Amino acid sequence: MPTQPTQQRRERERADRQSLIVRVARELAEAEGWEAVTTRRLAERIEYSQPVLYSHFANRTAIVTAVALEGFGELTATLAVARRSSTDPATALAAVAHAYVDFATAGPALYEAMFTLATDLPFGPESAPAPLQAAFAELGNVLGPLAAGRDLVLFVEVGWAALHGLVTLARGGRLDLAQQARRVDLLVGQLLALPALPRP
Amino acid sequence: MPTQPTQQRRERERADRQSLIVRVARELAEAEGWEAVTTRRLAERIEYSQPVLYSHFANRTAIVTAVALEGFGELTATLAVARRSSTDPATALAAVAHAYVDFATAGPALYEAMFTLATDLPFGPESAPAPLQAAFAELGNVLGPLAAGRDLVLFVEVGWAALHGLVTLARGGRLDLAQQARRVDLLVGQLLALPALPRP
DNA sequence: TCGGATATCTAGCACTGCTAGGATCGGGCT
DNA sequence: AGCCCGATCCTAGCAGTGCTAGATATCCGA
Repeated sequence: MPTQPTQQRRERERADRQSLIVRVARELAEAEGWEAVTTRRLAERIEYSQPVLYSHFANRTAIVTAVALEGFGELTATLAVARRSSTDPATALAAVAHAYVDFATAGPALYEAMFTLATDLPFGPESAPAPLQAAFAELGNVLGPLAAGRDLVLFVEVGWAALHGLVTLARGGRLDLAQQARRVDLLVGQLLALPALPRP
Repeated sequence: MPTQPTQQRRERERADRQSLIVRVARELAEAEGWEAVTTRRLAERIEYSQPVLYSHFANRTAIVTAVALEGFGELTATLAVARRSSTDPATALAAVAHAYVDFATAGPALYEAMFTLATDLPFGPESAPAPLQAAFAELGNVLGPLAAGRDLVLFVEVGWAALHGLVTLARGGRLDLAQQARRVDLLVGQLLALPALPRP
């Protein structure tokens, strides 16, 4: 038997409302910080009552996670564009590194949702959701040609961590934002350098 | 006129109680996480009522900040010991890097207070409190001999950020802890390598 | 022993995430 | 056409949060 058209309409409206919740949560977080994204304020902005939120998401954290997942998709796309901006591996790395930091700076709340909050996302190489694995793979794509004998996974992780550290320290006011581009350049230079021979 | 002995005793008791608050807050955070450090639980453990906390600290954040300041002192001492473990700059750097990561892993809540929470601490090169500047200077001490023409401040900041990134990603489950030592070794190798010539 | 300052607690406010129970509304069947 | 049932939604409330005003107790010095 075919699905009823009214049921189709309801499901569509439901999906619309779900994405509305995610969009409003993200906007509110970007405007006033995640601590301002309370279930009451969120409910008010979507013009529904609080319990409606819980018919879409298990809890507040699940909403943050939904925003984070959106972010992983966008980050992957952004990094892919930067990587393809040059065929020279070194130049491509520089472009990707700057793109990563710029992405985090442009949407601090989004980046926070992805990497600081939303700790319920599985991060293992097997269990992580696809958008997250894709973002990580994009870093591997640009660092792979430069690994030069180093363990690629570890190399990617260290490069990622360095970028992540620059981002988080800058966001908390620990680092002066004006110098951030120079730091990225310095980091890229270090990643391009051939590793010193391991000491015996 | 000399200060009254009873007044001296009271001030001493007050100071004792203040350090008791900080110690209990730290223990509770390390045992159950910072979100479990509520003013009620804290008051209960020190066997006083809630308002007593506010006669010592302006708000909850100030308590976190006090714990963080303790941490900066301890981190500085830990890094100094590691740095003096070898006269070879490269070996000293490796020792300091591992000491940094081990410090964060041993006391995750303490590290979190220092670098993730407690955002009310001024971090500028002038305004930052002394223990914080000392910790930063310790990194400069070990990286200075290796700067080799690079901007020392930027070099230190990038090295610090890389370590900080490894720590925070590992704490959130983003990185496998078992490989952390190898990542630190890889990072140290990259920091020791001479930088590639800047592209024209 | 008493007065007064000092120290402390009780009770409460406005807010948080989350949920149980009742009201309301609309579609499908007789 | 009329009814009924199921889905949808909201009101009201719970336990907990950071923080504070006002009342209470305590202790010291005269």
